[in-house]
Amino acid sequence: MSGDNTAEIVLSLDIDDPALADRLTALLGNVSGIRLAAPGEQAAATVVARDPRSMPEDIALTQRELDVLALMAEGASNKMIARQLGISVHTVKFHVGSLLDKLDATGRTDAVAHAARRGVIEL
Amino acid sequence: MSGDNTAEIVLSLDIDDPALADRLTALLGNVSGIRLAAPGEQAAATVVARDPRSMPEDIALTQRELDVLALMAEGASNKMIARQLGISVHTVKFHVGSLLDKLDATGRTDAVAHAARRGVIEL
DNA sequence: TGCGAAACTGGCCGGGTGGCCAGGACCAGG
DNA sequence: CCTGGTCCTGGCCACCCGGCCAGTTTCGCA
Repeated sequence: MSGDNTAEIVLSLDIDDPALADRLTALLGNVSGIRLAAPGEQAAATVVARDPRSMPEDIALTQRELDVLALMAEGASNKMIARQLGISVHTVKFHVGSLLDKLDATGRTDAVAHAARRGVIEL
Repeated sequence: MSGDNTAEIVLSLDIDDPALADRLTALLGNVSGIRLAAPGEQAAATVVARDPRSMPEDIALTQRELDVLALMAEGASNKMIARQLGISVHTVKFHVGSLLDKLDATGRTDAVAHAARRGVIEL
């Protein structure tokens, strides 16, 4: 190990809500063993809280659409997706079409990006 | 406000390193005003620390490749990228080809996914 | 019992994509 | 001076993609 195991753990904050950020700063600042990171300092861990108001609701995707979406995110072609799921290429295109609709995407790349942004899939 | 401002802040942990997770659990568990989330419980904030060993180094992309990559992530076609950057479609395909190489991707969708995973771009 | 939603399949086709070939211009370093 | 890297362009071509048309089955719900 390179670090003394009694060393302080450096934490950085990444909080949208200013009030919550203040409270956490005050609370964590007094904990021995923990130190808040200076601006730009490399931290061992980060406390994050994204504003929940910015994701109104998740989109209603069918199970099959989620299957197709997951494989799309892996870079699979329609043919590969078809083989993987044991269905025809036409059916894959059908589901991809629905996905493009529901995600307002202009193509599969855009669809994956939108889905990732909305937390529908994890990259 | 809907919450009492003296209420405990619920924190969840998402730490790769088991040793660090243990230390944080011990330290944060004794802080009044903060409570650690039960498994599956909705938390006000999350403490994250991704394993740094899993990202050895970032990939060397040229400026032009980054330009193309950013537009790809927006779902732009080669033609749209060409117009946007004021270059020919052939040149765009050239850069896309380099991107596929450097990111070990099999297609533009895969390239965007890989780039996002490695933090090269932000979705 | 009918009716819609979801899943699945087919054909067709214009345009997009990616791989291959070839070339030229510019600039820093050996 | 010559080599190598980056950026740029062109043509060619097989394949893929997405949108359009059409149809089937199965399921739950009214």
